[in-house]
Amino acid sequence: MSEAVETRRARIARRQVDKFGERRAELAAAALHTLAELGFARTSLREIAQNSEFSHGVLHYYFSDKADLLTEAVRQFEEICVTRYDELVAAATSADGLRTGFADAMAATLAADARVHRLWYDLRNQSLFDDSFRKDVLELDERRTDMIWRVVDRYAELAGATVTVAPRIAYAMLDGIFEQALLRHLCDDDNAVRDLPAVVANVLTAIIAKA
Amino acid sequence: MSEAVETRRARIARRQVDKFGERRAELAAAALHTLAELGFARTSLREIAQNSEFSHGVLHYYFSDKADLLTEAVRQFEEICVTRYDELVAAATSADGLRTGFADAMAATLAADARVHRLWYDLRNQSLFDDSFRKDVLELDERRTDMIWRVVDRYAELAGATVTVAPRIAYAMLDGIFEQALLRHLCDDDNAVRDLPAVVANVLTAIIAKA
Amino acid sequence: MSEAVETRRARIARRQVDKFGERRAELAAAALHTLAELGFARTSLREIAQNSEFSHGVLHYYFSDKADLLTEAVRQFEEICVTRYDELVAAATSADGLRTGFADAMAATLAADARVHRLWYDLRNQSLFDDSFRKDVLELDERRTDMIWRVVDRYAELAGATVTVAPRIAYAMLDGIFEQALLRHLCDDDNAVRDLPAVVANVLTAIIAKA
Amino acid sequence: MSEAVETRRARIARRQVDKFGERRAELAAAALHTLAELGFARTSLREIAQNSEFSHGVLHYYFSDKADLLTEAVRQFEEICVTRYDELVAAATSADGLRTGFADAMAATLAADARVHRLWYDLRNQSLFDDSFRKDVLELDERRTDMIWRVVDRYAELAGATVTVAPRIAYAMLDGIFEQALLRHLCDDDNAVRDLPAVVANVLTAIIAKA
DNA sequence: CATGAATGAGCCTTCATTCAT
DNA sequence: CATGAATGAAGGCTCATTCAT
Repeated sequence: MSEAVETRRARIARRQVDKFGERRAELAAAALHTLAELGFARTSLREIAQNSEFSHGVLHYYFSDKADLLTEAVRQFEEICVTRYDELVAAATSADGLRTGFADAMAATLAADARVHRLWYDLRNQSLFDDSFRKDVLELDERRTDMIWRVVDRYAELAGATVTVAPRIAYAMLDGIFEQALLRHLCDDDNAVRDLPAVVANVLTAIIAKA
Repeated sequence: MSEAVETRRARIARRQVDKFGERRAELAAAALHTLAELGFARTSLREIAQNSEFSHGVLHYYFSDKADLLTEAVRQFEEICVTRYDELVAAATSADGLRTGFADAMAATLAADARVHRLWYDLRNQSLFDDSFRKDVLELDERRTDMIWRVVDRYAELAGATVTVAPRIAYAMLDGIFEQALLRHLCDDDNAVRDLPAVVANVLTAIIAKA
Repeated sequence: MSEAVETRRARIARRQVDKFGERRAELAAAALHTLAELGFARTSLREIAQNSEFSHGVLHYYFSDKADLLTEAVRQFEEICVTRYDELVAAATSADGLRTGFADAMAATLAADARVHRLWYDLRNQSLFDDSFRKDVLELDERRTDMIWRVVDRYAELAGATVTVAPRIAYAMLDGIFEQALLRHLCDDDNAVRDLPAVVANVLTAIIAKA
Repeated sequence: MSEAVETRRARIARRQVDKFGERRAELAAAALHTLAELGFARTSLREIAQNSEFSHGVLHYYFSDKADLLTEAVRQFEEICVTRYDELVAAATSADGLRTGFADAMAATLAADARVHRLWYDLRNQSLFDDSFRKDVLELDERRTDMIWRVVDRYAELAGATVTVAPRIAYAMLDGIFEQALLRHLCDDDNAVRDLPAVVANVLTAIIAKA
């Protein structure tokens, strides 16, 4: 087999993979809305297909099963989320500014993306009962932890202080805060979004100490 | 119709109601185990019935639907949980003692009751998607908030300090911590139970300030 | 619990079991025709249900799965078959008479029950590929072996001779003969039924030897 | 149009046909393994394609349907099988030698080719339910009959005896024996292979008679 | 009251087949 | 010729729910 052929085959194979991945992403994106609306358990693949321009057969063609689709959908959403605050961190010039910016951003995504956020919690909840989800959930949780830590760590630095809790603790606390706010927001409690900034600021203040 | 008869009827009716309630409690208790094992979505009424000494027909008689049963089951469990730390609070004589006792108790129930705790989170997760669970979840969350506050508030008092966060924040933070620990514990991470006391103590310390 | 109650419960339980078994038998009998017409692989439970007076749900209620239904159906048919020749054996007064009677009876069932016989071979064929069928197939094959041996053994006795092959060999040979005849009969070869008696008689003669 | 062109076209056409046939053979050979492993009903064209170096689209190009492929695959295998014992017959110098050689060869192929043998029985079983297989099955069975007859006939000749059963009967009997042995062998019964030689010898002895 | 037989909608998944590239 | 993306019918199975006993 000549080198030229080898190369050509490899190029085709790569392109295939890309196309496959693109289609997966496309389908996952299409599935995201339906999943976020009904939750994993109540959403059928047929329903997802009907809300998209594809047949339900194609979902099975691109995903090994329903769980695979859910994971991919959430992963895709989180892919964007976990860098959500990075610009804030990069642009921050004062502790107060970062704290406020971060707190406001959290409230903003709570208001804007509530339905998709609950899908993440749905996935994590599945993992409490089903082994097969755990690997992905743990991985995503780690990335979320890092995301939060980048904020908290920089915040302390700007404040000339140190964080008094470990990254995982900081994440767990803020995640707990967000989850509660999400619940209240979905229960049509308008205070949820309004109060969140102050609460988050409160937490940030509580977990640093002047050096 | 004589008064005596009226009274007797009422007595019977009351007894009936009591019996009805007792039966519900009995069935909910029997369901708890199966629900905790499989989660709400994966548990069928048949499965619950098979793991109990009842027929599945009777479940439909005493509960309007699956959701009704789940709520009753978790409510029953929480009835115990929401007072879990009260004795600790009553017996505490020092801040350090309460902090350690509370942290250890949390780790203990994490290890002992993991499967039922995840059922609570499952219920709360359901409520993110399903209206019908929300009222109960909100109520339970409030009682859990109170429970946590009794600990935190007393801890600060013993330490001659004040809590720097509101009750709901304290609860949300500690619940976030516990949820993470539960996930890791269910993932067979032995560190989850071992590390929890220190983490909880860390959080408690972080949210009080000397007066 | 009083003895009376115990007894009553046991009686009810037994009656339940009987009713359950009866329904299974009823459903298996109803399924037999459809299965015999299309074969295991091509027959869907829905189709079976449609050809009966039941819903397809009830099939799942009484049978753990499709294989269970097939096995039960065949087993029920064979239950009758394996005694098919016993009256002949009991009534036989001469070797020639038994031989002729047996050979004719085989041809008769070939003509009358061809479609159901092929279902037995279908089941046995499944067992070549699927473990889960093997236990039942082996058991049924053993009973068929015994059935044949009762004939062959008695035939030799009446002829004042001994059988020169073991029971299993006698069965395997005659089964091979029958299977071939069945194939030809189903291929609309009229000779199949007509020739079978002579062939069977031929085989019987070949496997005994004067003492 | 010149003769030369005509000829050239014909040559190309012939070559095409050959290539077509070759390709079919190649694909059938690749399919054989998967079919033998899973059986006709459980094997999908996708599975066959995945276990080969071909796409599943090409299977549809070269075969009209699954049945066509199965028949081609088994026919290919049988091409070898139907002459399996011919060398034995040609080389045989004594009745005992041929009998032993044949019996041993049968046991050997039972042990070595069990999975492909069951595919043959699977095909024959299909033909009990499906017309479309019958022509091929009948033809193959005839060739198998001839193959067995060449052995049996020669064996009788060497023994100075005559066969007491017709060719078809001899084949049906030995095939029944082999089918039973195959079942037991696939059930992990080690005796199946070990006992077969004696059984086959037994049968051969039983169906000849000194002239 | 309690049972469990029966229903049938709905789910996930498989697969032969078609067809644009 | 060959590929593999896409389709959609069909299948086995689950399950909440109904209802006669």
